[in-house]
Amino acid sequence: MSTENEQMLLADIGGRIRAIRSEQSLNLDQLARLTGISAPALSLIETGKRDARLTTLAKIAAALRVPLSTLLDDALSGRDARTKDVSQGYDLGEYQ
Amino acid sequence: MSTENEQMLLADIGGRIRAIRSEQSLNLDQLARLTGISAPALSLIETGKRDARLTTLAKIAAALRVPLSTLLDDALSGRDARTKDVSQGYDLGEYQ
DNA sequence: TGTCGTATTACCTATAACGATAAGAACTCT
DNA sequence: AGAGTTCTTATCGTTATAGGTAATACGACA
Repeated sequence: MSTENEQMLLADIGGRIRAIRSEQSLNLDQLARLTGISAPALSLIETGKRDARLTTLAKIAAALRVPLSTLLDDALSGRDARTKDVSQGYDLGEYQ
Repeated sequence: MSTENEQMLLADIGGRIRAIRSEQSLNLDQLARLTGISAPALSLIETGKRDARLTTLAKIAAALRVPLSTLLDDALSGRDARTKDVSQGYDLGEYQ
C-alpha cells in the first residue's frame, strides 16, 4: 500500500477528529485530559502525522462521545470496495 | 480507560475481521499476501492480542474489500455515546 | 510591540507494533 | 500413527507510537 494513500487516510481522519473537537469547543489540552493522550500526540494525529493505534482512536471517540465508525466514516479505505478495484494491488489470482 | 475495555474492543474487532475473512474463504497466508501483513501479525490482531495501527486496519479492510467502518461498526467504543455516560471517567466538569 | 491562548515541533525514554522465522498446537484426512 | 492444512506462540531486530517536557510558531487583541 502506497505511503501516499496512507497519508491521505491519516490526514482525512485527523481532520475529522479536529472538526468534531472544534464543534464541541474543546482545545487540545482539554481533549488530552479527557483521553489521557498528551496534547502533542493529539496534534500529530489530527494533522495526519501519526498512525495511531486502535485503542488510541477509541479513547478519542469515547471522549468526543461519537461512535468509532464515525471517525473513520468512509475515509478512503475500502472506498469503491464493492464496485471495482481497490486501486490496484490486491488480486487474488496472483497467489491462490 | 480500563485495559479491560480495550481488550474487549480488540477482541470484538478481531473477531469481525476473522468472520469476514472466513466468509471469503481466505486463510491467514492468503490475507497476509494481500495485505503485506505477516500471518502471525494477523493472527494476533484477529485474536485481540494486538493493538493494530490505523493504516494496518485500513490494509485489512482494503484486502477484504469492505469499508473501514464496517470493521469497527459499533464496537464498544462510543456506544451509548449520545445517550448517557461513557462508562464513567470522562467528565468535563472536573477539568474545564 | 507585548501578551494571552492555542497549536506545532523537537527532543527524550519506554513500550509496542510489525516482519521474519521457527516451532508448536489443533484438526482433519487416509 | 503419519501427513497435510491451518492457526498460534515465541523470539529477535527494526521501527514507530505515546507520554513528558520544553521550545517554538501563529493567531488575535489591547
